[in-house]
Amino acid sequence: MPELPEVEMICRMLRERILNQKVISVNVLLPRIIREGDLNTIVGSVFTRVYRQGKFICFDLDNELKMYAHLRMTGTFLWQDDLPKKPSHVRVEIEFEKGTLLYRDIRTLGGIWIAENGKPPWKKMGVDPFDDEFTSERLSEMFDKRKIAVKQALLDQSLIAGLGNIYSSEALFKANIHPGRTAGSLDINEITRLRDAIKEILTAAIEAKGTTFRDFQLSDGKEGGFQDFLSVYRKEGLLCSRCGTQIERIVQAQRSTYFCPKCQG
DNA sequence: ATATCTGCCTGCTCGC
DNA sequence: TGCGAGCAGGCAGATA
Repeated sequence: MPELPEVEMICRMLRERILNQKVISVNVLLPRIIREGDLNTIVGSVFTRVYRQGKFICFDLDNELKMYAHLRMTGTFLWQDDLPKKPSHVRVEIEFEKGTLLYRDIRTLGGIWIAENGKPPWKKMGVDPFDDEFTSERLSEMFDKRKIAVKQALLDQSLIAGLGNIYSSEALFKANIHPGRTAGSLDINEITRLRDAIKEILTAAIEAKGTTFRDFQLSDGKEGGFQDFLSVYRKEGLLCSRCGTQIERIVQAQRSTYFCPKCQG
């Protein structure tokens, strides 16, 4: 499940592969992946910039068009020439002058938007954890009086952009905060710990080229390495690396949360 | 305004 | 061996 580090890795690959190249042709194998606009309209355009907004990938073209992509659970971009053979579940192909970009998505929850007016597909984008604005003061304002669990607050993309289920659990463990605490109940010391933990976890995950759990793979088909450094995610019943207590799993908002009941008590 | 619930999707794992 | 149930979960949209 691509979260900020995985999306960041894909952005870096895309910059290496498709910048300043003209689109020769497109092939939409599954039409509903194109959520808005017509992919054919990008033929002949040159991609001039690729960047990330939360978990969205944003593409600037050399005209009025903008393209956006969200990978959701199982989406990814692959550079065909880097692969030994063509993968399954390819939903969209974009042929460039120097090769072909594949959009692969097993569960087809992801999507691509072509915006003629440049308008992004998201409603409200929260602060990016690597932005200077991501301070403990800002986090404190976001959480103030909020009654939702802090784990759920971390997943709210209109507050903080880029965290998903894996890194939310990991950050709370690193900050020694119980995931069930209400967001509004955290004091400034806890908020500062959490803010620092989020940045540290995401930085380490990017260094390890992301977490591969089931589906995620890098542009060349290789796997990320951060799954080897996870402390709690998917480790129910295993012993906490810090204190030896069994890791527990709870369900919050229909999603699994993993934590150490002693360290995060 | 905030909080909660549902539907979207496919592949894998588990129990019978 | 086959098969259905349960699960993985990000997000939009609906509802409370």
